[in-house]
Amino acid sequence: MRTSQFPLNTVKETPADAEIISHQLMIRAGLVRKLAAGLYNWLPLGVKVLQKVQTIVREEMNNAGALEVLMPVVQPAELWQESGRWEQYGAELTRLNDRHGREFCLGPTHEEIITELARNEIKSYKQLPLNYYQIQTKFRDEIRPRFGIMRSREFIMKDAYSFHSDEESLQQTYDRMYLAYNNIFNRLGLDFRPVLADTGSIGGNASHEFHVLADSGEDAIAFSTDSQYAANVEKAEALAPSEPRGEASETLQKVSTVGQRSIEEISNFLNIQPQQCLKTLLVNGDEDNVIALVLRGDHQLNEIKAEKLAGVASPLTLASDDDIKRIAGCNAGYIGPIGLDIPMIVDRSAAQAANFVCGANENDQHFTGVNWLRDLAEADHIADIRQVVAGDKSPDGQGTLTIARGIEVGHIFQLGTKYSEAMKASVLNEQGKNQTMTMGCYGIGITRVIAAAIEQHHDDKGIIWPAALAPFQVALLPMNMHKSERLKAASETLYEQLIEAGFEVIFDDRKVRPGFMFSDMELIGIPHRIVLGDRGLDNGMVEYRGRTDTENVDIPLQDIIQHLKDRC
RNA sequence: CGGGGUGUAGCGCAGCCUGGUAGCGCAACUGCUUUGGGAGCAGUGGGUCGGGAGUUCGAAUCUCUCCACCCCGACCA
Repeated sequence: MRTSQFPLNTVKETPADAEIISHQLMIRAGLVRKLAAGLYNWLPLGVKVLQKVQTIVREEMNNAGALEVLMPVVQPAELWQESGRWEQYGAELTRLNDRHGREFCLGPTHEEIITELARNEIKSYKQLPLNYYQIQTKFRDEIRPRFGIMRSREFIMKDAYSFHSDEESLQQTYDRMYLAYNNIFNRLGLDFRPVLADTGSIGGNASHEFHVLADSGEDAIAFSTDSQYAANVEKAEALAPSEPRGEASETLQKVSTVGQRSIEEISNFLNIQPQQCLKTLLVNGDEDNVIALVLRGDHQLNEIKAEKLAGVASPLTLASDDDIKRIAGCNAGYIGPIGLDIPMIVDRSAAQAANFVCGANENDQHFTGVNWLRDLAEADHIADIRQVVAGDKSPDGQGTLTIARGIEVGHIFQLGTKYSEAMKASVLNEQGKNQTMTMGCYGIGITRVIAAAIEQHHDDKGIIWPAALAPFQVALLPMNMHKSERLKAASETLYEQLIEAGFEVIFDDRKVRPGFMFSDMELIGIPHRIVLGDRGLDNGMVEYRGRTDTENVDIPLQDIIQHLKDRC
């Protein structure tokens, strides 16, 4: 492609409404343009990247035995009524009527449609298993679309649905999809983790989310240094400390801590580590009472874990200041477990603490050298209520946990019979009896993958495409070609040769200054750059520079194609 | 939906408080010069100041109202 025929539409200034780096770069590099909230036009350069992703996904899905289908975006209400989701789904499901007043919706997903298709097309167990997939536009009227392509209302998704006569077959396909997803994200050149996911209300046996690791990710993920264990931080279990509790060597003392309220202030004031403190949080119980939660000073409460415990109100809410004063006799900041006469849930780590510091239930007073059993009753309700932190033991007993942020780009799920039962999708089994099919579903956010890739691969100059995603592999930049016939001839020849050799080349034949070309090509993230200049041609040389290189390398003109082949 | 904020040229912004000729930078277009890291000079075009209503002799500016968009919370690929 020539830039004279393939406009790059780059912009120098960062758009004001783009918050995260991928959104800014996708607009600056001319991949997308916003049409309305959560709706984007894809420009030619963006479409090239989209197609790269789609091609890889298609190849791996086909390799895994899945069959491509294509289902409508507009879906009849009847099917959603059959599955019960017409009522369940809220405003996120966009509903509309046709000219006859019949009800339809814009598909946020396609379980209903595929189940309808399968129950008509699949009659016998002999046809199973079967795995259908499509690459199709979805529409979800998100409460708050944000982060550009990352969470838009309209987006492109690869969704697959498998049908089986038994659980074993489902597990086989699930495992195959798990592998295919690993292949896909590996080929895309992304640093990712398959993460154990909650099967939630839909049920089923297993579910994994695939997360691309990036600091801007919306989810925090804990994974083991030594094993395959990985889970959303919200779900990751914090094990009890393995080492025994320390000796009660210090004596109990009440100390004045005027004005020192937070754990940070207390530990600075007393010159101790935060983990030597215990903090006591008062939360509302589920029957108009108040419950104390005790955690180590360096740990954070995991609200999701806490609100699942019996007695704790869900959703979790903190006790009011009035209740705190009435029950503890002091302000928040000086609450402690000693002498508190309400139900108390103690975190596993806090229960192992010895010689700790805690509030004295008296303003401006703390206890030091506190020990369970000696100074207050041994905790009778110990539970896991904290957020895991980096360095914790992995719940599977192997290695320690590392915490990273992730962007969910894929999700595989054993659905079971939720839809097939509601919609009566059955086959005849070997006994000639009707049998409900078991289902799995497998999604990849195609458009989100692109944003995630940019979040993970960029620098201050722009995008750094992984090889598989780059819209062009090679940028061919002649310096002031319009002034030199010799340079023009050499550039045109090399351009032809590169195409002949199978490279996707962007040939910058614009009459612009060199710096302009460099900046554009770096912004749009082309992995390999060849610069041709009169100076180099005198010696039969061209310059090569990879996108992340800091130095140019002179390469003889006749060797450049081989040089590129070695690097691609 | 709750809370906060912004709408002025394609993009980024000033002007608004204190009403009186609509501005700056970038981009675009023309010409000349320049040409190895987003050039310089000169010139040109481009605006119902988000929409509507009101106050006023006069509204980008004050008032009311509607709309759009962005940010923080509950959802998800």
